[in-house]
Amino acid sequence: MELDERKCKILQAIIKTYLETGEPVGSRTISKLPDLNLSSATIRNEMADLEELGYIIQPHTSAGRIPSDAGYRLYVDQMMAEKALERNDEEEGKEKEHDALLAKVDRLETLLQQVAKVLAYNTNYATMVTAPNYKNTNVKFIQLSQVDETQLLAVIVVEGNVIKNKMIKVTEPLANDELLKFNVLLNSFLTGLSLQDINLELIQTMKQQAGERAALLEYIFEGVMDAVRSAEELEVYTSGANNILKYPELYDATKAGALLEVLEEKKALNNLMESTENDTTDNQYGIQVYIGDETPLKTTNDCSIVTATYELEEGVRGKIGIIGPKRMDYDKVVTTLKNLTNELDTIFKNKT
Amino acid sequence: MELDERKCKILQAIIKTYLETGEPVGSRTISKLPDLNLSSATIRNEMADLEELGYIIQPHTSAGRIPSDAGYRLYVDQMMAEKALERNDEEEGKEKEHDALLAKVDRLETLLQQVAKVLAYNTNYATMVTAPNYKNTNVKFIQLSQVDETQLLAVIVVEGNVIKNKMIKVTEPLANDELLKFNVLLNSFLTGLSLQDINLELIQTMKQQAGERAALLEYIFEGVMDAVRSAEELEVYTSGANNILKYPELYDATKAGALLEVLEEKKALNNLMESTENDTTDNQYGIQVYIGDETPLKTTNDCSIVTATYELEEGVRGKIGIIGPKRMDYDKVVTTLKNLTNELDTIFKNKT
DNA sequence: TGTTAGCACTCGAATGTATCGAGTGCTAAC
DNA sequence: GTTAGCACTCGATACATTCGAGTGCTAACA
Repeated sequence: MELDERKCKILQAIIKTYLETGEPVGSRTISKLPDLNLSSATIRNEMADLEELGYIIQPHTSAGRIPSDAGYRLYVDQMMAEKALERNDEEEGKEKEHDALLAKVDRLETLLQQVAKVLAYNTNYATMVTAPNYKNTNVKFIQLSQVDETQLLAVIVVEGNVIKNKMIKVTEPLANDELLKFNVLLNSFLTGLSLQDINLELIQTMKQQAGERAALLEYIFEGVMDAVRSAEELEVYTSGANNILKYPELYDATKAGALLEVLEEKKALNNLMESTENDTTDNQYGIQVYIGDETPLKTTNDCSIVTATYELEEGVRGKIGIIGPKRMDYDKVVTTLKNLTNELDTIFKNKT
Repeated sequence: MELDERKCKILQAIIKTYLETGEPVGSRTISKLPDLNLSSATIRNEMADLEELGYIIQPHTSAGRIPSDAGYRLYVDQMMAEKALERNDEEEGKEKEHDALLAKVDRLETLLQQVAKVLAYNTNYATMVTAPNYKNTNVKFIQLSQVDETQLLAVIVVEGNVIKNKMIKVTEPLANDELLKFNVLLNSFLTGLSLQDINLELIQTMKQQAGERAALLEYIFEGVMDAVRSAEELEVYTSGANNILKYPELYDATKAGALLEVLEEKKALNNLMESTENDTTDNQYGIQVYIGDETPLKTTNDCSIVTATYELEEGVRGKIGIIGPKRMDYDKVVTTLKNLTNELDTIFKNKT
């Protein structure tokens, strides 16, 4: 049995109404739609076929049908295909105000937090935004300075203008020229290098150059390395966790609880986001839709995740994701994500 | 009618069993307790009195009694008074493992996040930890350096070793001696001052000293001020939001949703924590218990908040708080909070 | 005077029963 | 191939009944 056009239309109608109502849809409901003029009996026959094909499910005899994961998949794929065609007429206007809202935030972290918030507000789902990951954290600049008698401050700027710093305790203040010497040494040896490039050999050579202060240099160097490593912990910003409770199908102590836990566990969440494919070739915004079991979540298969990729600068990317019930307004979510990544792009471009 | 000792004991028994079971307690349940040997009828009489006094409530006729806010209040006050007496025998052992867990975290933010997590895990309530607030953010040290052709980096260390930084865009690189001059200028004018101390007059004098580079100085100065102001946004770390769903009395779309929103709204949360009294005189850890309406939460009066104050260094304090249902294991919560603040104290003391 | 046994009463929770209706599958006619 | 018709299913709803925990009150008792 193949999926002819009429079946396809019916399936689409079923899914659409289910997305709206959240309740199983019966044959009569579909037959009354102005779209296709068929009696409920005919629809019933087609529905039986669609069920056999695995696109819809009957929760129990004498109930309507609800989409299966496969059904959702088909629906989303079709939607995405359509969107790819009508790419030209980007909607504006509605989201305009956020432009203003977002543009004036200048710290990246607050901006991203804000993005998560706006997205949650617009979609009524839970959202998460990962900070862009600077894969190759090349050191760009190092500055060592004496803050007071016993404390040095190491400031390291790495590729992408990420600033890291670390206080280093010393037993006695360094002489001015010594500080200068260390600064020169650190900069000349480390600038341009990334974490992986820094090896024992390099450290040895550096220590040689430091002469009798080799021990101190090593100590300071350790501090610097600490700082460079530190912000490896990638940030994730979440918002709208309360939205989860708005959907009856997730409103359940274990399901909702598990989701909340996921949203809280930043590290796992980051992995989750990273584990989504990073494919910007097939569609402009790298939008990916994961339905039910396709989701990297093991704890529940009752929700869907949609992610988009934004680009801070060439090659430096982060992700925006929303997580909600399988019965999600995919269309709206995808458009909103597109608009938002669009806005982010323009903001970032104007910045540089 | 006064509250004699017997009434008091009965009230205590009612509250205790209610805390355990979560269901209205009847007279028979109490009469069967080995503590006081009274028939259910007598208990009933006393209960009627207690209700009249406002300490307990009857959800409906022919149901047992549950504590009112006033009842909880009395219970907590008594418990706190008892605890104040037996302050000596600090329990150890059980929490020992966290000592290890917490001690090896060296960044303050991760430590506090960890604290929130441990507390949530131990108590099964939602938790929040505010970063210590450095009331007087005196500038301690300023360093301006040239990162590349068009970017300056301003690093400011304020009291309490909080480091703030900001990239400043310039059109052309500054000469070395010019940079030095700015550094000296900024340091000599601003060190020791706090945000409030910096006024227009000061800026004028500074500009005069800058001579023909006054415009540039002002521009840079703005950047520096930006950075100083920036981290005014105090951080709050939360954990265990999912625990909220574990209590039937809060398990309700609107109530739980509202709480989740509160936990997410860091800024409001911080105010909430700050608004709690800061009184370390009456008990060692500044533990405060807010029950129902006493809570600063306007959205719901179905929960209680317990906060404790920890001290990073003399005068630099933050708060640890837990939020849960009114039917909360106050005893356990208070002990856990005490232990935790204790641990924090020792950790901080060893650090300095 | 305080305590207790006894009893009628209340009312939510639990259980059982009947009904309703949306929806189905199937058959036969168009 | 489509549709009308019909018997059938089964969750949801409504309603009645029962059950029992718990109460308040009264009267007897120490």
